[in-house]
This record gives sequence, C-alpha cells and structure tokens, in this order.
Amino acid sequence: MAEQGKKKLVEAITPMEIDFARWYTDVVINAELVEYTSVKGCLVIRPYGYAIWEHMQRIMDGMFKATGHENVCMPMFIPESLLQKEKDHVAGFAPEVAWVTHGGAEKLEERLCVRPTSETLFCEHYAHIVQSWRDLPKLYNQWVSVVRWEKTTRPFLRTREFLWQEGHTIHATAKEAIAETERMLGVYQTFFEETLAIPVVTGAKTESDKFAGAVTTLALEALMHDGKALQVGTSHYFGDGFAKAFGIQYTGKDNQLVHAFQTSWGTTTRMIGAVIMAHGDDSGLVLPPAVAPAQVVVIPIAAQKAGVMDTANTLTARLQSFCRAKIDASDNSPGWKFAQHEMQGVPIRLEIGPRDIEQQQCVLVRRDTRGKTIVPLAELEAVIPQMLQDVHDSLYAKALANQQNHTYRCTSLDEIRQTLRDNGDGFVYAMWCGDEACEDSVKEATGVGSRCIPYAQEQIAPTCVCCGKPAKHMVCWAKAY
RNA sequence: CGGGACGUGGCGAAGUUUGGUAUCGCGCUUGGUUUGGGACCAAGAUGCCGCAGGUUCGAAUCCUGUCGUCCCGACCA
Repeated sequence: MAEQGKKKLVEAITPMEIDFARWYTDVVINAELVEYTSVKGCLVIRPYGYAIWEHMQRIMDGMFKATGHENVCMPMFIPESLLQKEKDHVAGFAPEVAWVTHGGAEKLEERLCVRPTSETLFCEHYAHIVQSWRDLPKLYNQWVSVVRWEKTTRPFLRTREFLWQEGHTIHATAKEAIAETERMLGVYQTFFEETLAIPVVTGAKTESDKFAGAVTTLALEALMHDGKALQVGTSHYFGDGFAKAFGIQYTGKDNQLVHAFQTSWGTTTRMIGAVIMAHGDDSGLVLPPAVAPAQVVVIPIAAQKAGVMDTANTLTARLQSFCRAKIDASDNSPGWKFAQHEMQGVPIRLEIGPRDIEQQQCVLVRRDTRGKTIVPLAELEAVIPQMLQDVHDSLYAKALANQQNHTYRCTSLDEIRQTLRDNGDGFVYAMWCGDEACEDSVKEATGVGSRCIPYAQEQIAPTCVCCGKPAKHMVCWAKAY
C-alpha cells in the first residue's frame, strides 16, 4: 500500500509493451527533450534535447570537414519560379511546402516558398560560380532548418519544421559524383555505429521510393524497439538532371561545354528519435555516451553532512578534466535524483556519501544495465572512460542483436505474414523481380513496404516473393515510421 | 486528409449527462526536520475551464465554428 502511494508520485512512463507510441511521447516529454507549442508540428527543443543535437552536430560536422566539405548558408526563401525548374523535384515537394505571400501589408508579386530542401538554391548558386573544370568539385554542406507541411506530426520523427544538415556537391564527372554519394553514406554509417551505437541496413531505394529528382537514392534504415524501420539518413545521386534544368555547365580541359553532376545527402533531428527508440527502456532514455550532454552525474548522499559536498564538488571538477560530468546539488532526495537522471539517460551515475568518503571510494551505476560497482576514488581516471566505452559497446551489441533477431528471410507472402504474426514486426528479407506492381502487392498483402535494396545481398530464392518471376534483388521490407 | 479520443492553475484529473460561488492530488514558494531508489511537517501563492461566436437572467457545462494534442489509417526525413 505504501508502495502504491509512492508510485503515484512517479512521473509515469507508459511501458513499451503496453503502448509503444505513448511510451515514446512520455519519454520525450519527461526527459525534457521537447515542449509543444501552439503551432502543430513545431516544437521547442529544450536545452537537454538541443545539447544532444549539438553533440551529434559537432561530431558529424568534424567528419564532413575531414572529408573536405565546407559549410555554407543558403536563404530560407525560394521563389516559386526557381522551385519549378526541375519538374520531378517540384512535383515531389509542392504538396508540402509553406508559402510566403505577403511582405508586411504588401502582396508579393511572386510568392516565396519556405525551403523544404535546398537543391534549387544550390543549383542557382552553382550556375553562377561554376564555369571551368577548375571550379570543380564544390563540396558544400549546411546546417539549417527546413519546413514541410506534414499532415501528421510526432516529436523528432516528423515535425513541420526540423533541423538538419544537407550536403550538396557538384562534380565534373558522374563517376566522381557517384563515389561521393557512396562515400557520404559510409560517413553516415560510421556515425551511426560509432557515435550513436545504432546498427543500420544500407542500400538503394527502389524507383518508387527515390528522392524527387534523383537518379538513385541511397538510404540508411534502422530498426526500432517496436520492430518498425526508421529511415535515418539518405544520400542522393542526381546525375546531370538538375544541372540541365538549371543550366550548370563548365568548360572541360578539352574546351567542350558540358553539364556537371551533383549529389545531396542529409540527416535530421530524427536521429534523436532513433536514439530514443533504439536504446530507451521503460525507465526512459538511454543515451550513447558520445552524445550524452552529461556522461556522468555525481549524486551526493546526505549532502549536508560534513565534507560530503566538498568532496563531491572536488570530484566533479576532477571528472570534468576527462569526461562530461555534472553534479546534482539540488535538494531533491537521492531516490528522486536516481529516477530523474535515469529518465534522462545519463550513462553513469556516481554516488558519493559519508560511508564512501570514509573508505575513499564511490558507487558507479551504469544506466544501461543498472550494474553497480564500488570503485576506489583514485581509480576513476582509468575506470570511467573504460566504462563509457563498455556502455557504448553493449548498447551497440544489444541493438545489433535486436536487429538480427528481428530480421526474417522469407520466400512467400504467406510466410511473411506468418513470420510477422509469430515473431513480431521487423526487417523482412525477400526477393523481388523489380516490378513496381509486385512492390505494391507485397505491401498490400503483408503490410510491409520496401525500405531498400541492401548492399549486403543474399540469394534467398531464385524468384520474386510475389509473382514468381526471376528475382533481380533481395529487398529489405518493413513497416516504417 | 479520413475514423476515434481529448483540451479545466505548471502537470494529472473530478465536475459537463440534469446550466446556479472552481474542486482534488502532485508540483511551486517560505520555514523546519530529512537524505544509499521518486522523504516528512507547517504555512502560503497560482484559473478569462484551448480560442471565437451563439442560446440564456446566468455557461466549464448546451449549440456552431476554429485551433491544438493523442491513437489508428493513407503520404512523407
């Protein structure tokens, strides 16, 4: 009874098993990542959520710089006539753009679209600055927000305004541009594995699922706890289609005037959603150490007892010389703090109280396993970095095991239905003839859609899972966000 | 954009059927006692009942519209 009274005080998180969607929203709110505003799909990213984004940004931006990219910043507005220049592109995006029609009280002669993506702006710019083969390549990236007037919205996963990075590169040859598309997919994959501890399936999108205006779209798909796929990054090869539409030509070494070849690639704040749904549990967020705003939280026990706060403060300063550490000196009870920092996914909790000080030790508790270790204070410099690495490694291993346990290989539509019913949602690997009608039929019949044609191809069967004609590819199918 | 649910101090709810003084719990503030898994006592503060119209002597409650949130579908990073 007393326990029941206590539980009522706890900010309830709906258990995943009961309702995964509610679990997700409970976590984003209770971990203080976002706050709703009065505009649908436009959320406040709160300091804790934004700090996670800043770490993602910092690390990824370093990877872009290391591969020779420069940051730029394009305007937010695109004149309608500019957006119209590439017909597939405009057809893809027109349904979800927001328009500016007035400046103050004056109606604009030409309405301006709020960028849903910036290909057209980059193209206009490239048309001006690219004249010679000596001007190529240009390897640009920008960190901005874009607006897409989505009908249904969910924090981080689908918002009307979202933060992202969009890389836009232009090259002399198709070969170079294709290599860039693949290289950046690889950069993303490394980032997901080594920074976010999330395994991904990489491959090409099918024709029907390509980016509007692209020749090919490469994508990274991650599997969430509920067995649904989340597209967490894309890398597009445009050929010279945009260059032709926008008149981007250069004079080659042979004095011939030719069109240039382009790419674009992007990742968004959706990655925060991926972290939540790939690592989180019923106590809240579980953050990979690389992007955790605090990697260690110090919790003084019996803080007003002589020496405790002094020791805790000194210890925190010491930790800060080799990791991101903070102290929770609020007057909440220790139990409250434990729950709060678990909710926020802090990788390691360090408890220090009178008993520990007497013994010159402290208690370390890992967020992911809740494993407790008593460690001599003198050994923290060695123990904590190792523990952070262990947390990362076991998060990755656990996510990978989850992905593998929920990856099914099927040879018929019935088998797909049966497997999903018996084992829950996940990735379904099955063969495909390449016909769009079959792609649609699979979705219709089983509920899973094509996510990508994985690079890691397997010969599961000689024939299409749907029509029985000779198969061209193995496709990764899944229910998706 | 279709189907369903819901908007009441910061949060979660009761009150709406049957119109009549705005309720409860948590949180917050101040003081004190506490502190190894969401502490306790005392005293306080906080409401245009989502918003706009309408009906009525009187609306949180009835009617119309609108905005937002959640869930399920179709579309999308």
